[in-house]
Amino acid sequence: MMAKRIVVGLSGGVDSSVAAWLLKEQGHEVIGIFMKNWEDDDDEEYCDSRQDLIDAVSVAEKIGIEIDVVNFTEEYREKVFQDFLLEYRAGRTPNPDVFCNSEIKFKAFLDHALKLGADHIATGHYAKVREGREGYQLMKAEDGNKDQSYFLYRLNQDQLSRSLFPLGNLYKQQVREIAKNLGLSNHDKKDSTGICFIGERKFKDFLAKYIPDNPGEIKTETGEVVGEHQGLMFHTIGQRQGLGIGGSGDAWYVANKDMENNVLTVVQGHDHPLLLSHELHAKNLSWIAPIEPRTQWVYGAKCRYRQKDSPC
RNA sequence: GACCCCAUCGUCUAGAGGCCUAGGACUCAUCCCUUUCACGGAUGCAACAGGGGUUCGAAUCCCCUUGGGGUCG
Repeated sequence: MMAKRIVVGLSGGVDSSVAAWLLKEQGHEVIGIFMKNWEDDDDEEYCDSRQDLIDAVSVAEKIGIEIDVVNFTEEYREKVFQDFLLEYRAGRTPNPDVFCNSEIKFKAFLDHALKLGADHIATGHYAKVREGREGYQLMKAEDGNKDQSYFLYRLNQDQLSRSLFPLGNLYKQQVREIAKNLGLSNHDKKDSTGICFIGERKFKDFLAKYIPDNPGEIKTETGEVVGEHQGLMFHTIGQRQGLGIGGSGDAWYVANKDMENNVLTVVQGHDHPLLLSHELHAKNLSWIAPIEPRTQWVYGAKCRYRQKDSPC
C-alpha cells in the first residue's frame, strides 16, 4: 500500500496504540486523535477518562505521532444516547455501542478525519475488512475470542471503504507483547468494558439518573405475585440478578416485560421453555453487502456480543 | 378459651444428643468474564426465638415465656 495519511482513534488503551504503531511502521503518515464524547459530574468517570488521555498522549509521544483531541459530546448525546434512552423507555434493551460506531467513530470522527485530509481512519477494533467483487466485506477477526465485528454491523460500504483495522490478523496476546516490547506504558492496562465512552457503571443506578422509577409487580407465568420491581427498564429478558426473589427452588429469570400493565413475568430455572426461542423478529436491518443474501446458504446469527452464533 | 402442633441464615429448608466451629438452595455482595444490557464461573456475608433445666455432652430431650397455626368453644 502506498503511504497514506491515516487518522487513528487513540483511546489510551493497548489496542489502538498498537494499531497506530503498526500503521506508522508501514510507512504511513499517522495522526492520532483522542475522542472525548461523554461528560458528566461523576468523579470516577472523570478520572478514568483523564487517565486515558494521559495514556494516549504518552503513547503518541513514544511512537512518534502527533495527537489531537476532539469532542463529540454533542453528537454522542444526540445520535447515540437519546436513542438509548428511548429504547429503554420502550422496554427494549439497546446496544449503544453499535450506534456509537456507526454514528460517532465511523461518521462524526470519519468526517473530521477526512477534513484533515485523511485517506483512511483506523481503530483498534478486532475485525477485518476485505474488498471483494461484491464490495467491502466486514469479516471476523483472526482472534475469535476478541472478535468485535459484531459491534460494527451497522457500518455501510462508504464507511468500510475508509476504515482500517490493523489488528484484524493479530491475537490479543500478540498485541500486548508488541506494546510491551515497544515500552508502551499501557501494555498491561485492563481491557475497557461497559458502555463505550461512558465506561463501567452500576448500571441500574446509571439508568435511574435518566429514567424515573416505575414500580410494579413481578408475577409468575400463572399470575402469582412473587415480588416487586422498581421499573421494567432495569430488567432485560433472561436476566437473573436483581429480582430479589428468595425462597424455595431454582433461580428466577425474566421471561417477559409487559409494558401495558407494568408487569415483569419471571420463570424458574435456567432452562425454562419460556426462556428459549427459535425465532426473532427484527427491523431496521443493516445489510453491508450490496447484494441479496443467498437463500440456500446457512447463516449464523446472534443477538448479543460473545454469544455463540446460531444457524438460521 | 383448660387441649394440641410448630418455632433453624433475609427466604425455602437439612438436621431425629456427640459426625454441627450447624449443611444446601434462593437472594444479596465482591471478584472473574466482557467495549451494550445480560448469561456464566468463583468467593463471601448471614441462623439454631428467649430463659431455665436433664446429660460427660443439646439445634436435637423436659419446663416456662414469647410468637405463629389448629382443634373444642
